[in-house]
Formats: sequence, C-alpha cells, structure tokens
Amino acid sequence: MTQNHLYLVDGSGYIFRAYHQLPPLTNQHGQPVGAVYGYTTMLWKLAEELGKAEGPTHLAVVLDKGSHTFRNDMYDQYKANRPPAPEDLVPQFPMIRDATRAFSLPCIEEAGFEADDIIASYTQAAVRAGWHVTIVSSDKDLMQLIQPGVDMYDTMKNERRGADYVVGKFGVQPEQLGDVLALMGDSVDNVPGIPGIGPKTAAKLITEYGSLEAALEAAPAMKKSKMQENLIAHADMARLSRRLVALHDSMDLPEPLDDLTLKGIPKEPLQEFLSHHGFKTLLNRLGAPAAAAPAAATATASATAAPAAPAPAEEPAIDRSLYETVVTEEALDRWIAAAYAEGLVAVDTETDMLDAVSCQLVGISLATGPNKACYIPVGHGGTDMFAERPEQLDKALVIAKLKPLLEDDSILKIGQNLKYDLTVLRRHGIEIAPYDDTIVMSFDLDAGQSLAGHGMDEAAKTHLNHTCISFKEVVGTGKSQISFAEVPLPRATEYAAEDADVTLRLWKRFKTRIANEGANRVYELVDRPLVSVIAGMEHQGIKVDREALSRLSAEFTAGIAALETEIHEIAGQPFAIGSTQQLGAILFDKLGYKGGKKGKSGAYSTDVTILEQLKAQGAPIADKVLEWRQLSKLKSTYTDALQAQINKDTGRVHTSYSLTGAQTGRLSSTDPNLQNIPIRTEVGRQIRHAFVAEQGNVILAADYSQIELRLAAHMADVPALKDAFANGEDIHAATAMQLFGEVNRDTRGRAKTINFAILYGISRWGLAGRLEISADEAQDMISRYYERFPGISIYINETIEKARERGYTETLFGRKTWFPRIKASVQHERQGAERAAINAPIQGTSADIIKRAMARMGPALEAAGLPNVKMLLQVHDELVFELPEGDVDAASAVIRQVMETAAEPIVKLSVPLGVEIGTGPSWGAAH
DNA sequence: ACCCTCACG
DNA sequence: GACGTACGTGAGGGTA
Repeated sequence: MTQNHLYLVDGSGYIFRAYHQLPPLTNQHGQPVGAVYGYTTMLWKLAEELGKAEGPTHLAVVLDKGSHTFRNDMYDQYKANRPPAPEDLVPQFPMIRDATRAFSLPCIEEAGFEADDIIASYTQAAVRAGWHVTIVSSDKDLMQLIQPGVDMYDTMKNERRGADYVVGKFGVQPEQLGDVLALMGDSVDNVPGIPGIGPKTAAKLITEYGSLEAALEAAPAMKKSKMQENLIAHADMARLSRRLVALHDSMDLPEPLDDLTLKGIPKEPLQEFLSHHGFKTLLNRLGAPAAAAPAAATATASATAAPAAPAPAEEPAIDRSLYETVVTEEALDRWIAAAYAEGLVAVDTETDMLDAVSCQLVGISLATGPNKACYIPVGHGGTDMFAERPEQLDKALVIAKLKPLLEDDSILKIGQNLKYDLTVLRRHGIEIAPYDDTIVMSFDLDAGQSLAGHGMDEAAKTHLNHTCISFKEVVGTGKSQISFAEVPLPRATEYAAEDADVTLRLWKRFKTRIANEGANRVYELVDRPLVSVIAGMEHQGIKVDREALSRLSAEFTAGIAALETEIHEIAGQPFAIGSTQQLGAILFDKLGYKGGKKGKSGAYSTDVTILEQLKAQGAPIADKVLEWRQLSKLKSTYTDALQAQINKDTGRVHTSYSLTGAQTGRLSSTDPNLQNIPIRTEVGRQIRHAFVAEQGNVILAADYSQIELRLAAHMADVPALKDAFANGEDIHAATAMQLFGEVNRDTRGRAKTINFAILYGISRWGLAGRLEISADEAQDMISRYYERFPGISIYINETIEKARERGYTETLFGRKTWFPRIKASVQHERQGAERAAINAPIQGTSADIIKRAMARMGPALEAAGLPNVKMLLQVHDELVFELPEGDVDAASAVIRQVMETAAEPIVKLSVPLGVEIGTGPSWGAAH
C-alpha cells in the first residue's frame, strides 16, 4: 500500500497573492475574476498531480472564516491596521468557494480560527497518523510546520520547499522560525516584534542564543547598543508576538482525516464553472466542446419580454403546509444548524407596525431551501392585559441564538427589502452581514421593465408564477385591521414563512441573472453596500425644531387668511381658492381674463405659468393667488406635516429612502419626503432653518457642484466643457462665451437654460418656451450648441440608437435602465422615452457616484478617528451630516476627499468632481 | 383613484 | 397637418 499524502491548500492566502500578481481579468459578465482565474489554475495544477508519486491521496482547501479569532482576544491590535480588501477582490471571495465546489474538493473553515491554525492542526494529525503532508502555500508563518514528512508547495513558482529553504531564507531551522518571526514582527498582521530588528538580526540572535527566551534573558549582559536597549524595553512585546505567531495545532478537526480522500474529479460541474467564466484555455484542456455559456439566452433579451429565469430544475412548488412554527429551543437549534449546513438563509422580520424605528418585533421567519421555511414567533398576543399569549420562545433567547448566525461572515443572509429588517434587528443588537437583498437585485436587473414590480408579491407573480398571501388578507383593512401580533400562529406562519421561502427562491433566480446579465458591477460596487448605510441613516434621523415650525405655521395661517379675504373681495364672492375648478371659473368666466382650456379633462389650467401671464396682463388677483398657494403649500406640506412626523421616541424625523423608487438609480424619500424641503424662495427657506443640530453639534452640507454637467462633458467627450471644468471656470459663463461671444447676465442665463435642456433631451419648442423666443430661433441656438460642442449631438444620437437596439441605457457603472416605450408607435410616447433615455445615463451615473461616496463615508470617517460624524440625509447631489463642532475641519477634509474620488478606481473621469461644503447650526444655515 | 399643482435635484 | 412640448421624484387638496 502506498503512503497517504495529504495536500492542505491555503485558499485564503492564495487568493490575495493571485490578485496582486495577475492582471485584472474580467469575465464576459463584467465580473472581476483575475484572482479566481489564478485560483482555478492552481487547483488545476494540483488536480494534475493526482496519481503521481508525489501527488495527493487526500486534499482539503482551507479558508478563513470570519475576522475575529482568539488572536484578537490576545491582542486587540492584531491585524488592526490591515487595509480593507480591494473593491474588485471582494466579490471574488464567494467565487473561490464556487471554484472549489466545481472541482468537487472538500472545503474547510472554522469560526474563531485562522486558516493557518486549521492547517497546523491537520498537519500534526496527519503526521501522527504517519502520513505525508504538503502545504500548498507560500506563507512564511506556515513554514514553521515544515518537518520530516511535511513540505510546502508554491504553485506560482512551481517550487517545493523543505527545511533547506527556511534555512536559506531565514537562517534558522523551521522549529526556530517562530522565534525569528516574533522578533521581526509583521507590519501587515500588526504583530509588534521589536523595533529595529529585521530578519537578519533576528536570525543572528536566535542562532547565537538558541531561542527567543534565551536571547531576551541574555539582553542585559549584551554589549550596549540601540538593539540591546530595545530588546530590554520591548521584551514583553516580543513575548506577545511569539504567542501571536504560534500556530494553534490541536483544534478538533471539523472533518476527520479519512473524509478528505480524493475520489477523482467529475467533469460536469467543472465544465459548467469554466464556461460560465469563459476560462477557455482550461475548458479546452478539459477536452470539452466549447459549451455555450448560460448567458447566451439573456444577451438578446428584448425590451418588452417578461424578465424571467427558468426555475432551478429540482425546485418543488410552494407548499405552505410544510412550514414549521418554531416554539422550542430544540427546533430553533435545528433551523440554525440547517442554515449553517446550507451556508445561507433567507430572513424576514414581522413587526406590529411599518415604522422600523419604533415598531415591536413580533416574529422572525427563516428559509434554508424550497419549502424549508419556519416562523419563530416572539411577540404574539398580549396586546391588551387580558389577551392570552400563545406559547412561544422568549424574545431575548431567540435573539441571542440567532445573533451568531446572522453576523457570521460565512453565512449569507438573504432578505427582501432588508433595509427594514436591518434596522429592526440593529435595535436588538444584531448587525446582519453579509447579505443580499432581492429587491435591490430585482431593481439592478429590471429597472424600467414595465412587467417587473420589485416588491415581493409582484416579483413572486412575475418570476415564480405564484400568488403570495397578501398582508391585507392576514390583518384585514380599515377599522377592523389588526396588528400582526394578534394574528393566530398557524396563519402567521403561513404568511411569514412563505415570505422567506419566496425570497430564497427569487434570490436563486436573480443571483444567476446578475452574473449572466452584467449587473454584477452595479450590484456589488454600488447598490448592495448601500443597503446597510441607508438603514443607518434612517435610524439616525434628523432633529427638527418643533417650536420653529409651529411659529411658521401660525405666520402662514395669518397670511393665508388675509390673502383669502383680499382674493374673495377681488372676485366679488367667496370660493375655494384651492379648487382649480372654481378658480378657473372665477378667472376666465367671471372676470373674463384670456387663458383658455387645456387637457382632455377640459378644465382650465391655472398653474404658475398661467398665473404669471395673468399678472403680466395686469390682473391683481393672480399675484394674490400665487402668494396664497405658496403659503398653503408650505403650511400643509411642510410646517404642519413635519411636526406630525417627529418621532415620539427619538424626537427626530426619520425619512424612509427607497432604493428602487427612481428608474435612473436615484434614491427617493418618503414619509416624509426630505428631498424636497424648500430652498429656492426666502419664505420657504425658513423651513430649512428648522432642521437643526443637537447642542454642541453643527450641520454640515456637502454638495457636488454641477455634477451632471461634468458627467455630460465626460460622457459626451466635449473638450471645451472639460477644459472649462478643469480650469474651475463658471460653466454657464463659459457656455455663454462659446454661444454668444460675450458674457452678461442675459447670455449667461440663456446659456444655463440650454445647458440644462441638453441634460434633459432638448426640443426646439421646449427651449423656445423657456427662453420666450420662436422655435426657429431656438433651433438656431441648438444647432450652434452642437457645432461648438460636437460630442453632444453624437452622444445623443448614439444613446437613442443603443436604447432602441438593446432596450436599455447604461451608466458608467453598468446600471441598466430599460425603455420599453422607445419602440412605441405613438410618436410622443416614443419621443418621451427618447428624452428619458438621453437623461438616464447622466442622472444615473451621478446617482452611482454619490451612492459610492455614501458607502465609503462611514469607514473613511471611522478610519480618520471621527466616529461622531453622522451622515443623515442624501438629496441627490448633496449629503447632510451632523457632527461635533470641533470635528468640522477634519470631517470636511474627509468628506470632500471621499466625494471627489467616489468614482475611482472603477471609473476614471476626465473631469474633476467639485464639492462645496458649508456648516451652521441648521440645514438652512449650512448652505 | 385620479388630476392638478408645486416642493426639490 | 396635428400633436404638445425638458429629466427624475413625492405630497396634499379637491373632485368624482
């Protein structure tokens, strides 16, 4: 019988090395896969050793899991200054597991231990069993394990390494390497070592004195030198370092040695993996016919086709009778174990109201596979003192049991609109990570598709052809509506567990499509990271000065009453001024002003433009109505409504952002909408002054200046505009100079109008209306604009062309917006779609950029030692913060830096991004 | 439920 | 020759 030979592959170590040494490859789906490719070739190389004399009979890939290990408990600075993994490497981590699975190799990870410790434990166990071991790694820490029967293999250098190699490199035997490493320290892992001692000195000391401890003890007797002083001064640090570099080699083996037997590698899964990523060389070597990539079908998806992915072959239909109500600890443990076994779990929380900031948690549902779903009630019943509480587990116990699972780095949590659940569970001390959000996945795939609602009920209908139990069916409507806490458990289980089940099924389909349809970049690098950031901002809220609003309300009420009297006097009768119908009748029928009808409703139009015209005609009533409208709008929509929105528990206003609200990728804000707080008029602006900072804090507002025009200049490649931005010129003035040859108030104003018109898709009639000139004159102006900035007309034509051909437009980050109506036969529908298509890449790229800035802001402020700077609001090109007064200077620098570089390194812009920052006691004062 | 109007970028 | 005139949102009030 030949001797067993165990290969232990240091997967985590390998991928970092592969990332840095290989070019940044991208597969046909736009995913970065350089490191994955390197990893795959490495496994391939190992597979080729199979059956050779030195080849493996047993093999395991070992991966790091989680970031906190016993070494952190030993030394809180351990790995503390390790920079975060590069952005285009992060999405490759999960693909490493895919690759390992594709080769049908066992993969071992264990929380609390680093891959090094797992490798050490397996090595020692195998040695005790009389096996040979080869560690596939180039990590210097692992070289401590080299001994008779144990060697290392560097697949990149194609080199086998034994004790000789260690002696050559470090000047000591492998068993003394730990002492050398402890003296040297390691800046990457933040192992302190002794200052001034590098590999050479360390080796000399250990060779001379035999061990670290001996060298430290001998230090006082050594010749006086800086090194000697340091040895004495930092002896404790050296001892700590020794413990940090020591490998833990006696952990319980997660899988017994014998289970790591190599049984040969089935071709099929490997072939599928290789063709999915387009690794053609390896595919050819596999001897497989160049199988069509699974993406082929979707590349030609038409604009109007229902977005659909086939059901995974073996997926059973939804059967609610299979769901379980979890009311015992044993059952809960069983579900947690199932989640660990699966590596992922769908999660949904049920609460007693919609507001994530003040609601009570009522129950949690989990799903680990089709029809494998459960509901864990924790807050049912007890809504009044006589109501009976059904038997259920204690909330604190459930939270404590679920916390490790929901925070485990290696278990993917899947939710539908997770922003809500993140906030609810954060209030219970749980920080869910990592996660996928199916509502965001749906949006990144199908924004603008008329058939695709992103909400769960609609998505279930579209993608699973399944009708979910509606929330209304469960709790009723209107007066008889009950809280979810009052829903009987069997019914609550059907509803809640179905949500988790459906979410998981949707996720499987979206996951495949995201990879196949090129949505990976925008999902991983823009939208997914944003979900928890938004949850945090909503949770934070902003303080609003209730008294200030109440004073304004009173002022407005008085103004409105006075105007009402005057208006009724001029009209000669009382009427409802807010009724456009009655107002139209007064203006055009009774008072006889010229204005005409409009729209198919046949009603008179009475909007601002009409009233402005009447005012010019000399109608005193028009001015009064405009003023009345302004005040009523401000009072009803802002000063009254905002007071009612102040949260009783927090005293702050918590808006809700929708990540899927705007087709272009912008956020939208509701309940209340904090993205349309007045600023353009002096009266309105007073409302902004009611958004204030807490005592000792200030509000900071940071705005991108002209970001959409800058992006247009970049995307349409307009040298004249790019130069103007590069030189920090007033862009509208520069445009005026180009178009009219001179800059004054009039020409600058007209240039500004035209610049905006360009972003929105221009028509000569539209421009004519805005500039109050004839359509012919407007046409001349547009032609001159195209002449001076030729890139613009090319951009417009190409964008429309592409939208028509493919059905969608794309931002610089690959965000798609679909335009099904771009092929409409009705002209104005089609033209409307064309104008939207011209605007979407610009507005959408701007949205992508500020979203990236938001995702990076927290870590950047944290890293700069500014944990008390809180990001509160986003208003499309503006971020609003609250921070201690003393942090203003430091925070401004960080915020500016993050915002100005937010596109990098994914997109390199040919124009600089400018950011303007202001601070003050209120949002109004910060502008 | 719909339209109109108007607040913001 | 008529059409209906800029992109993206959300909220409140009136009307049917």
